[in-house]
Amino acid sequence: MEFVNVIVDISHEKLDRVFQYRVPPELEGRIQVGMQVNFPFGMGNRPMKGYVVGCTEEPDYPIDKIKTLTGIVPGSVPAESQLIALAAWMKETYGSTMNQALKTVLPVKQQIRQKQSRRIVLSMERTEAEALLAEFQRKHYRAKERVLDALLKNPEGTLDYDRASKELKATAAVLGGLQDSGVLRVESSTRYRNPLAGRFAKRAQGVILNREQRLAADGIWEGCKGNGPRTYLLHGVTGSGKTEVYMELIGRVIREGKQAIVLIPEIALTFQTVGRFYERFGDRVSVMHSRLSDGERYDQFLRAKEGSIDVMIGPRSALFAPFLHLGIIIMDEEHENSYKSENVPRYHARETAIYRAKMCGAFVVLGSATPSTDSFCRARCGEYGYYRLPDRIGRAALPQVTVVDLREELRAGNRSIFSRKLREGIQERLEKRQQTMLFLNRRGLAGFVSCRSCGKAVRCPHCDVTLSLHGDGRLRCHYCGYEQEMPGNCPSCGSPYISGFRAGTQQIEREVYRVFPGARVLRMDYDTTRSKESYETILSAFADRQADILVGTQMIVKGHDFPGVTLVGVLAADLSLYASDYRASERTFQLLTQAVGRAGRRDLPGEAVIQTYVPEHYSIRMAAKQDYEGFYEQEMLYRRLLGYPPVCGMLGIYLSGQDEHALERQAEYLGGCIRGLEVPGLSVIGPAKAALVKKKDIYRRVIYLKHQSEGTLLKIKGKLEKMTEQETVRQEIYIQYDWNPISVY
DNA sequence: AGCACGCCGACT
DNA sequence: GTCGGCGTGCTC
Repeated sequence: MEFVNVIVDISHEKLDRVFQYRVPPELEGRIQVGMQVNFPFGMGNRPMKGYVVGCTEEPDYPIDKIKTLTGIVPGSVPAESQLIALAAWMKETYGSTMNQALKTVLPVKQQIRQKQSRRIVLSMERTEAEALLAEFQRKHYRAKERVLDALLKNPEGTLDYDRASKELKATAAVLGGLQDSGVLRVESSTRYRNPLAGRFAKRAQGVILNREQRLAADGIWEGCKGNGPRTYLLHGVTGSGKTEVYMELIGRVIREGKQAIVLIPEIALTFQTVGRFYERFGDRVSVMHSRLSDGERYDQFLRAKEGSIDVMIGPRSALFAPFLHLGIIIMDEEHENSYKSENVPRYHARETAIYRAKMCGAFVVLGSATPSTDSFCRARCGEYGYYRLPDRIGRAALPQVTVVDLREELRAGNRSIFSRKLREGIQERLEKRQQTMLFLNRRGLAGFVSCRSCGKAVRCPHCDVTLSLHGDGRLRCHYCGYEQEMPGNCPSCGSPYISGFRAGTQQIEREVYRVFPGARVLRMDYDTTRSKESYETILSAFADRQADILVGTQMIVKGHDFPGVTLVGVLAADLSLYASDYRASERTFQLLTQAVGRAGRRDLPGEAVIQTYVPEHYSIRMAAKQDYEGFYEQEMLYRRLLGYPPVCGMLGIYLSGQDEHALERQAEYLGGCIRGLEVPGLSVIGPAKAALVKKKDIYRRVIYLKHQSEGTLLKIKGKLEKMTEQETVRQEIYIQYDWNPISVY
């Protein structure tokens, strides 16, 4: 470790890259990634601070030009250094450049924006300033003249700092000079706002835990204080009171002077959820979510760094709250796919949370009613601690579930989207003035449009996915937005027998109105919740009983409680089974279990009807029984047989490029190289065309690797990264890595 | 961001 | 000629 890669502690695009320094002998062995160090920088060798992001033996910069570190910044371990070390780990594990990793971990852009919000204020009498302006004109101080002129033209005597430096080309030297001579002063606004302030009131604390909750909270706490595991799985059905356990643990962590991060899937992040934490912990709770403005988000980052926040709640990005003494990370609904990032680095918030906790001696609690197979497997083998909350608090049995075989319905001559059982159920609820939820695991209107003569579906010319028929009669691509009129004849064979195929939420809504005239229906899907607060609006309207039936996709089954709902109908349970990836069964089981769990709360008994073409499938059978362990055993048989995670580690290698032939060649070459490594126990799948062969006119290929040992796969990834560095740049081919992929590429 | 170097107008 | 502001480019 003779040289280190360092990023300079200045936020400016030109400096947003690594610089290499020599490690002096006296610091040999003491340097670690994430540390803050001193070094001479620039022509004047002015002393500068920065962070170590990596080490090398061979620098890629002329050795004679490399300078030497002057020292380690003593004592101070700023919160950023922890995050930078985390970024370095993410880069290694998930595959990305250091810059990409740093950008996901630190709010770089917001930092610049913050500085841009500075104002220049005239700090002398106008008459005096006018005299000075004349003097500048006479002396041909053109930059100073421009600034002062602009200041005087504004009746307030102020200027935006950013505009001054860009439009008026006023350099920092000019503005600094003017400030020193007392002409103006630079003011930066640093008023932080808490986005929650004023919305909730802090209430007296002290929730009394029931026996199971106390057992879990005490068990986790003692395990962490002793030699127990650092990660816990809290397995409890919806409504079993996991949140109270979280809050108890957070309370204890805060009493120790440490901080807490609470991760929640974006879709479940409602004001009710946050409100419960705010009522318990008061003003020292903050929230991060996508609706916050950049400024507000950066404010939260600074407040956390200053130590004026104890609890940060938010989706996966809240994981990077810059707490100095992080004590606990809670991850609610840990099985949710949204915890995996879709952008490079494709990190999983669960693994990243566990690593961050390990770095700073914190512990992790994962909560779910339907744990991911990954977490449950680790809990089984003792890597994670495990606690179960078995009962729904203060209420009765699980809903009564009926599985309806749609093939039978068809044989009986019922071609409607509602089975006889479901139709009767809805009718009964309408008469009793109770509510129904209809769940369709799909978005958009009618799915694909296909030809009954040749069987071909209408596809997007850019992305190679089927186009969706929307309410306005147009076909749209959900990836690139391409659209076209619904054709009268099949584009492949010219046959006129072409039509929409499967039902979407809009069609179901229409069908409900037709079959149940007078019923009040609300629809909730991707399209109706695009505008800002509409998600909340629809949910609260339904909660207020302003509608009898709620039709929707995934989002209606997550999180929310509707006391009036006594019937849940799953219209086509197998839709999610058709997804072409190894997690399809798991996802189906989770969705169905959640959907069924929505029925019958409080004193009213619930009922669920699951419609399917494959009633014998174990995901559907086990979900109907609400039997998690039964599902897990079945699923693990399949995973073991085929060597999928969590039994094996899996690495997706995604190649993309404009030139399909060059891409094909490169993919074959890379596949050959990997096979050539002859790693024992490694299975190489592909190269193959991606599920999405073409996206926005860029072609895509995939290779998948599976191996028992995750470490081996990481090593192979490292080798490939080095190997492909120059070659792919020349060929204009891009390679991404995906560790334990969740979605199909 | 901040520093140095080189350019060019202004003043002795 | 020289003084000093101003713009440009580079920083391991």
